[in-house]
Amino acid sequence: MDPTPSRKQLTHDRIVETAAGVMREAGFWGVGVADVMKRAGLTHGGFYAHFASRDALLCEAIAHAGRDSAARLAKSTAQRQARGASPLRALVDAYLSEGHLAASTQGCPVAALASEMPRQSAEVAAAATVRVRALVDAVGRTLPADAAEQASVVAAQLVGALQLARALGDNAEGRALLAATRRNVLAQFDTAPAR
Amino acid sequence: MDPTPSRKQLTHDRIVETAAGVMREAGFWGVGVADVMKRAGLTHGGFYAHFASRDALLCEAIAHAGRDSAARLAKSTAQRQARGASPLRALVDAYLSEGHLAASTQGCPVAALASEMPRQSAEVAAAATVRVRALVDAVGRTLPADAAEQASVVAAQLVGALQLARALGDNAEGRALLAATRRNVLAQFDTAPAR
DNA sequence: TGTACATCAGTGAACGCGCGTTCACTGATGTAC
DNA sequence: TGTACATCAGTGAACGCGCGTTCACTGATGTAC
Repeated sequence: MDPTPSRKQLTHDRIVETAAGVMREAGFWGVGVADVMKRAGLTHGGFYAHFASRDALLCEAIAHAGRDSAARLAKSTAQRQARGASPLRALVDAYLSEGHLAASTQGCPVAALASEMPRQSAEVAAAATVRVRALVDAVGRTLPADAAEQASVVAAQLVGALQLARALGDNAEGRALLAATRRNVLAQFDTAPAR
Repeated sequence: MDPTPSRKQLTHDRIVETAAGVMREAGFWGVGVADVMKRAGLTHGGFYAHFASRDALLCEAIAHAGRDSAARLAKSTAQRQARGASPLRALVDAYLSEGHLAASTQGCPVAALASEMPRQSAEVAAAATVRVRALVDAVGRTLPADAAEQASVVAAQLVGALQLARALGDNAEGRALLAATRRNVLAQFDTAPAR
C-alpha cells in the first residue's frame, strides 16, 4: 500500500506483530504492555504514542494474527493442491497438521484463543468475531457448493480438534485425534476420490 | 462419603464450588483469591488454611467443575433418553442445547477453558487433561461399539461448536451452528432411526 | 552549503492499583476434670 | 453441671511485586532561510 512507511509506522507494525505472536502463545491475558515493548526492542513508555490503550493493541494484534495465519494457511494449502489434493483436503491437512499443532505462536488465533474470546471487552470480542467469520469463510470456499452452509460446522470441528489435541499434550494421543478428524471431515465432505 | 463433614470441610467445599463457577465464567485468569473468598462469604486471609496456593485451588476447582458438569449432563441426557432418544442423540442434544450455550458458568469446563489449558502450570494442565479425557469417555459410552475410537473426534466437534457459537455471540448465528452440528453428528453416528 | 530552530519518536522515572501471600491475632468450639 | 484451658477456623492489616498508564525530558530528524 504505502511504498515508504514512516519510521513510526514501521515501529507500530513491529509492536503489533510482536503482540500477535505473544497473544497466540500466552493468551489475551499474557499480552503485557511492558513485555511486548521489550520484545519489540523498545521501552514501555513509548507505548501510548502508538495505541490509545492495551485493548487497542489487542484489537490490532488479533486482526494481524488472523491475516498472518490465513496467509500461511493459504500458502500451505496451495502447495498441497499443487501436489494434487482437492481444495478441502488441502485445507484440512494443513490446518490439522502436526506443524500447526506445535506452532501455536504462528497458528490460527481462533484455535489459540476461542474460549477466551467471549470474556474480552466489547471491542476486542468484536475483533475476535471477525476472525471467526474469516475462518468459516475460508472453509466455505473449499466446500462443494451444496455443502456451503456446513462451513461453520467444519470450522468448529477443525478448531475443536486442534484445541483438544493441544490440551491432551503434544503427544501420540493428540496426533491421533488430528488424524482421525482429518479422515472424518474428508469422508463426509470431500467429493474428490480418496487417494 | 463422609456422613458428617467438619465445618472446615464444608467451607473448603464452598470455596471450591465458588471457584469452579468463577473459573468457567471468567477463565483461569479470572479466578482471584480475594474475589473467590469474598463470594464464598469469607475474608481472603483464611485462604491458605485451605489451600497451599492459588494453583492448588485451580486444580480442585476444575475437577469439581468437570464432575458438576458431567452430573448435569448425565441428568439431562437421562431425561431425553426417557423420552425415547438414543443415548447419542440425548447426549448431543443436551451438550449442544441453547441452555448450555448460555450457561457457561454451570457448563462443561472443557468448552469454557480449552484454549487456556495448555498455558497453565503443569499441575493445573494435568487436572485439565483429566477432564478432557472424561468428556471423551462420556461421548464414547454413547457411540455404537464399532465407532468407539471416534469418541475424541465427536468430543472435539461438540467442544468446537459450543466455543465458536459463544465466540460469535449468543445470537441466531450461534444457535444455527449448534443445530447444524447436532444434525451433522447424528447423521454420521446415530444408528437409531431419525425421528 | 551551513546554521537555527521546530518537530517528532522514543526514554525512563513515577503513579495508583490489585494481585498472591504471610502472619499476629480474635472469638468460637470442644475437651478435661 | 460448671469452670479452665487448648484447639481451631476465620479475620484483617501488611508485604512485595508487576500491571496499565502518565509525563517531563532527550536526542535525532527534517525544514527554513
